[in-house]
Amino acid sequence: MPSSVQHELSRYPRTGRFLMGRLRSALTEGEKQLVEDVIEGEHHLGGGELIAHRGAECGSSSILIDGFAIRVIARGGQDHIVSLQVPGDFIDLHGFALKRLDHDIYTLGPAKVGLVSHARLSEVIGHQPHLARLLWFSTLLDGAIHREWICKLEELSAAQRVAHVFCEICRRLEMVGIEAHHGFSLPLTQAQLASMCGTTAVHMSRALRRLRNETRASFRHGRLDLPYPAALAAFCEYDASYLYGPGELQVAGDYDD
Amino acid sequence: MPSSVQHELSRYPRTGRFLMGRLRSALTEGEKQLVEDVIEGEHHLGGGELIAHRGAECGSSSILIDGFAIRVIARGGQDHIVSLQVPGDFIDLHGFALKRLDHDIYTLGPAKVGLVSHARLSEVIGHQPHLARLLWFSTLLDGAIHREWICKLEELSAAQRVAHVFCEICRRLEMVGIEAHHGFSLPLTQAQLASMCGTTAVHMSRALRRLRNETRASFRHGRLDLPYPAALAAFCEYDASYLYGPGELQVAGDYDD
DNA sequence: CGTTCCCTTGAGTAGTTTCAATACTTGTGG
DNA sequence: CCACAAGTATTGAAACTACTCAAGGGAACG
Repeated sequence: MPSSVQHELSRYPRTGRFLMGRLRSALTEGEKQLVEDVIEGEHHLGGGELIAHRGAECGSSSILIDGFAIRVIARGGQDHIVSLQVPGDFIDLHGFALKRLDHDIYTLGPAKVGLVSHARLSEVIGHQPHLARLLWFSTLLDGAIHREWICKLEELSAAQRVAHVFCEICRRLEMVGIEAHHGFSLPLTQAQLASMCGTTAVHMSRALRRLRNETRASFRHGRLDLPYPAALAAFCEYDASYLYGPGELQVAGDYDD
Repeated sequence: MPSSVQHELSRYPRTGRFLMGRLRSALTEGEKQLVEDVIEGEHHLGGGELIAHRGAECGSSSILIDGFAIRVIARGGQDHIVSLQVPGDFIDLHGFALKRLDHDIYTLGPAKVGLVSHARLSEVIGHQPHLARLLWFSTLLDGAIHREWICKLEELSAAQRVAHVFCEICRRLEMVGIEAHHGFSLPLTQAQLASMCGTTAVHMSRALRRLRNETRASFRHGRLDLPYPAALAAFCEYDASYLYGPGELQVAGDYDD
C-alpha cells in the first residue's frame, strides 16, 4: 500500500477512502475531519447481512469502511443485483435526499460500515456548501456507473459482461488504495455474478471458462486471479473514464476554491 | 389538462413541471420563483440536436421545458441510449457537480430547453439548503430510473422491455401533467427503441408486433396508441414505485419544514 | 462423514441475431 | 401532382447465443 494511502487511513480511519482516487484532493483537511467526525458508530457485519431495506424510512446513511456491498432489487420473485459498492463508498447517501430507498442493500462477505444520522448530516451540510457539493458528486458517481452497466447490458455478450464487472471492481479498488492489479478476493457466487450480468448461473459457468481460456483470468472460490489484466480489459473493451478517476472527465480545479 | 397544472404553468412557464408529481409540493412559492428566475434563456431546438456533449466542460445546465431528450453513450462504434427525459426534467444538472458529462444528450423531435449557469446556481444554492436538497433529490431520481433499467435488461424479454419503456414514459408524462393515458406522440424510430432495449431493430419490429397482438398497444410513426394501458402494464409486470411518485416510497412530510 | 451449497457438463429448446429482400413513409424536386 | 430517393419498417430463413432441465462432481461446514 502506498504511504500516502497509509497516511490518509491513519488520520481518517473510517472515511480515509471516501472519494479517494476521485476528488478527495479537493477536500480540505478540515472538511475531511468533519466527514470523519460525522460518523457516529461503526458496525461489523457478517456476509449476506441487510444494511438498508427498501421502503423503510431511513434516518441515517452508511459508509462502507471495509468489504463489499450489493444493491438488490426484487422483481417478480427474483433478486437482481444492480450494483456493487467498494470500500470508501457512501453506500446509501441517496437515502438522505430520497428518504426511502427503492432497493435493498446487503453485505457481501464480512464488512465494516460507519453510520451517519441524517439530522447530523443536515446540520453540517447547511454550513458547508463546498462539502455538500462533493457529497452530491459522490452520489452522482453511482449514476454514472449505472449508465455504464446499462450500456454493458445493451451491448456485450455474457462473457464480456463478467469481464467488465471484474475490470470495474479492480479499477475501483485500486482507486481507493487497495492493491488489486493481479487479483483480489471477491466473495461472490457464480449465481450472483450471473444476476449482475443478466444471465443464468449455468451460462455464467460457461462464460467464466471462456474467460479462463481466452484471457487467463480465473475466478474460483471467491477469488479472482488476473495474471494479464490488460487481456481482460481488451476482451470487453473496457474504458474506465465513467468512473471519473484522474484524467479525461475529472476537473479537480473547479473544486479547489 | 387539470386546472392546477394550468395554474402552475401560467405562473412558472419554464419550470412549472419541475418535480411535478414528485416533491413539487414541498417547494415554497418563493423557491419555485427562485428556480424560475434562475433560468437565463430559452432555446428552441429541432429534432436530433445536441444539447450537451460528453467530455466538454459545462458551465451551465438545461431544463427540458417541452419535448423529449435522450442520453447516449458511444461505445465500440455504436450509440447506446441509456435514458430518456421528459418535460420538467433538469436534464444535465449532473454537470453541476460532475463538471463533465460521461455521455451526450440529444433532443428527440423539436424541444424547448431553459438554460441555467452554474455560477448563478451556486450562488442561489449557497443560501437555500432546502432547495439544494430538492435539486439533489431530482438528480437521484435519474439514478433510481437507471437501476430499474438495469433490472429490466437483466430480467425481461425484448417485448417486455419495450412495454416497460412505454409504461414508464406514459407514467412520467402523466406525473408532470401531460395527458398520456391512452397514447401519446413519441418521436422515436424502432432502431432507437431497440437501442434502449438492448436488442436489434429487426427484432424490435417483431416485439412490437407481439405487443400489438397481445396488449393492443400499437406504436406507429412516432405515436403510441394505448387503448388498454393496464394490459401493457400487466405484460411487463410494471411497478412504478421507483419513480418516487405519490405513494409508497415518497415521504413529502420530511421536506415540508 | 454426510449434508448442503456450489459448480460443471450435456442435450434439447427457446429467444435473438444476421443477412437479405421487399414494402411502406416522408420529404424533395420536377 | 407525380416520381424519386432516403430512411424506416416488415418478413423469411438460417445460424447462433443463451436458457432450461437434469444429472453428477466438488468444496465447505457441521
